Amino acid sequence: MADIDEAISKLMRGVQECVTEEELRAKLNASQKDARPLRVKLGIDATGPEIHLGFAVPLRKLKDFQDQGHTAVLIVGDFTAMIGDPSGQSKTRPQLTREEVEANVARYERQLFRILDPERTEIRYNSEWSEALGTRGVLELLGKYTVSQILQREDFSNRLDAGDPVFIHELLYPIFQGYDSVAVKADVELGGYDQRLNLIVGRELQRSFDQPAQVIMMMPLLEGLSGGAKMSKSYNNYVGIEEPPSEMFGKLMSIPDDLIEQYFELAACADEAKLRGIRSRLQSGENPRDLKAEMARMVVARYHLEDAAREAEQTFSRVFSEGGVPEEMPEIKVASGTKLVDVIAANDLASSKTDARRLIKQGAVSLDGEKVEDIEHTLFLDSPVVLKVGKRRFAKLLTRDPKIAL
RNA sequence: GGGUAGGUACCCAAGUGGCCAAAGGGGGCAGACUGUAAAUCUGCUGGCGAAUGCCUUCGGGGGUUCGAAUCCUCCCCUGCCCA
Repeated sequence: MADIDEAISKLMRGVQECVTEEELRAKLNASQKDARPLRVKLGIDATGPEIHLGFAVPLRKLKDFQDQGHTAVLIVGDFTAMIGDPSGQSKTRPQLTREEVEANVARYERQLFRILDPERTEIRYNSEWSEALGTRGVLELLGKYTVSQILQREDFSNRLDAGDPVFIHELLYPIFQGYDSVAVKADVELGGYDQRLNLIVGRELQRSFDQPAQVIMMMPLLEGLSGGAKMSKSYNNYVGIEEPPSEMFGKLMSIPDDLIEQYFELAACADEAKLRGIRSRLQSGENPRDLKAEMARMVVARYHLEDAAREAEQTFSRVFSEGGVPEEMPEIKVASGTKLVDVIAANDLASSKTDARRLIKQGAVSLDGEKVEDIEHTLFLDSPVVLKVGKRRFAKLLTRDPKIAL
């Protein structure tokens, strides 16, 4: 049974909490004996089309299971997305339309398979069984859980205490998510630590449907780029796994120093030895910037190529440390006589012309390194010019009309 | 069903007839400083305009008034208490 021990230690690596390890062992044993892969569930809330580094944490754990021959069962929460997961939320989430959910799901798969093995992956939509429940089925399901069980959740009770509205459909979210486990007969369910109650509901519902309860494994939450809150689309503090290398690198460099270790562990997947090294280097007073760069390089290399990571780093140091410009940037063709503010606003370098004027007034706009002072600045280009707006937004301006006499 | 307190910009929140595009805080953006970060300081933070200016915005619709976030009226929504 030595290989089971090894399997477990691999699977338990980086897990914040597992309920329970003994059950996991039993399931692994049974799986081996009957040559039946475990069904490992992970839910996706398709409220946005992008997978970010935070969600990649449980996804990678799922891959660990796949590597041992088990089946990944991904639940696209197209039904529950219409409720909106209230986990950790301080307010009611907007409900998505069917069309929005479908559009998001379409973009998901390609991203998933950057991490997962498609051969051992099953993707299911929870509308498949949730909608089939019917009113009668829903009532039966709801009869298995009590209000106070659900209200144990801190986010609900906080909102209640604060006098904020909590809608009934929100209370049902954990139950529907738990029912997914019943529907797909999950052996194991993964999730972030904030999913704890939802995962436990799954266990209990399976029991009441006379199924063996799933083992649940919770992964630590990766903090967002500015620290504090967890990485999440709704806080816009995330790095998408499909972002271009230099974008990724830049975002990763902007994290506060005290997240360095966490990012090494959860985003760059450094092993224990590496982490020890990082800790001692931090203590020894090594410039945290260099450690961050190392972390960023590791992360970029994970989702792109090694070369791309190196290149991203070079671009970064050229742009920031040396005040230079990146090698590649979007090109914008402008006709002579166009106002600079129009160019800025029309190309998303600022949110409006008024905003563009504000930026110019603040000295945030330059052309080929020359600060622009005049908010009325009009462009007459005879050669390409590099436009810089703020710290990180660049564009190359080209003439639209081939020859313009001065 | 009755009572009562509310609905203000990205969020919280002040404002109860003109001085309100709307205090303050948070967040965000920009500048300085740095290590690119944090902290700190400064500025900006509805849109269009070069600008005196104009347009849109205080839950929604009507109305009163020279003038409404503020008053009246109807409607919608939320909290709390009672039933």
